[in-house]
Amino acid sequence: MSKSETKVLHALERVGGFASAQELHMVLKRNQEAIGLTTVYRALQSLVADKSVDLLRREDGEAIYRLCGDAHHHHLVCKNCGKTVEIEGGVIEKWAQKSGEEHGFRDIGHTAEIFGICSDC
Amino acid sequence: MSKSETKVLHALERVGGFASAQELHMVLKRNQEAIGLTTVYRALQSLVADKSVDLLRREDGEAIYRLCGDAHHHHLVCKNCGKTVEIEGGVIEKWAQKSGEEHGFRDIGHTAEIFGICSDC
DNA sequence: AGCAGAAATGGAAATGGTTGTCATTTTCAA
DNA sequence: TTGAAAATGACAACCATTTCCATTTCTGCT
Ligand SMILES: [Zn+2]
Ligand SMILES: [Zn+2]
Ligand SMILES: [Zn+2]
Ligand SMILES: [Zn+2]
Repeated sequence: MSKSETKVLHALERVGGFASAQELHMVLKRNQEAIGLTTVYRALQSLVADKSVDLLRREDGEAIYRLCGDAHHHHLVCKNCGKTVEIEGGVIEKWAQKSGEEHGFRDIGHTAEIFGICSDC
Repeated sequence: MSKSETKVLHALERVGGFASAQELHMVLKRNQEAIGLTTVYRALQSLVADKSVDLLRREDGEAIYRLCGDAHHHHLVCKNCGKTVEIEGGVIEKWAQKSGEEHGFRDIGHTAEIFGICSDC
């Protein structure tokens, strides 16, 4: 784990939910542990590759990142405040695999996210 | 329906699956009905607003579009050629609703797509 | 048909997130 | 210590998408 990856992990912890690379860069700046924006992107890349961080996309396509457990899971996200709950997706895994196989696809993957308004909002 | 929207719809019909704005622009060029790239983007915007066209994102965040029915459905998409099958998601609807309710969320929506390589690729 | 205003069009320039380049700095084992 | 390898970061390059704006096309009216 490089020094910059550690810093980015701290920023992700402080943020809690999903945040973009540039937002994380600003968080780090405010916290006297600034690192280069390029380095933030590089750190996020390897954290995602290590499956320490989840990557998904905002509606405009911008990448957002979140600190997550290693096990495969999905998210329930509040559209208002960003509060996020990790969700088990056993049903989804089967549905995706079965649907793909039925149509002769291979190397099957999937995405599935739930969004709504949480009880605090 | 403007002239350019009609042309883009034709291109989407010919393509069948998901394609990016730039790919559709090239398709139109090859077919002697070229229009400006800017106009392709504009046409796609209003077609998506009208819900005549579905929009999703490739892994790198690039937007891809497809002519779709109005009924709610999900997709099985070939990452290589864009070939697409519409998939019933009854299981998913229940999973999303139930998971959201269990955590006290309301106004619950979801996304779910399957990706893979089709038998022709 | 003739005309004015509105809408559509498209090329060029701007935008903005992300990645590539490369010189410099840091790390670390021998 | 010392030299190779990895990490870092400023800057430039990239590329999908949007904005700008001048020109063209459409539409309703006389
Ligand atoms: Zn909330
Ligand atoms: Zn899953
Ligand atoms: Zn295919
Ligand atoms: Zn559904």
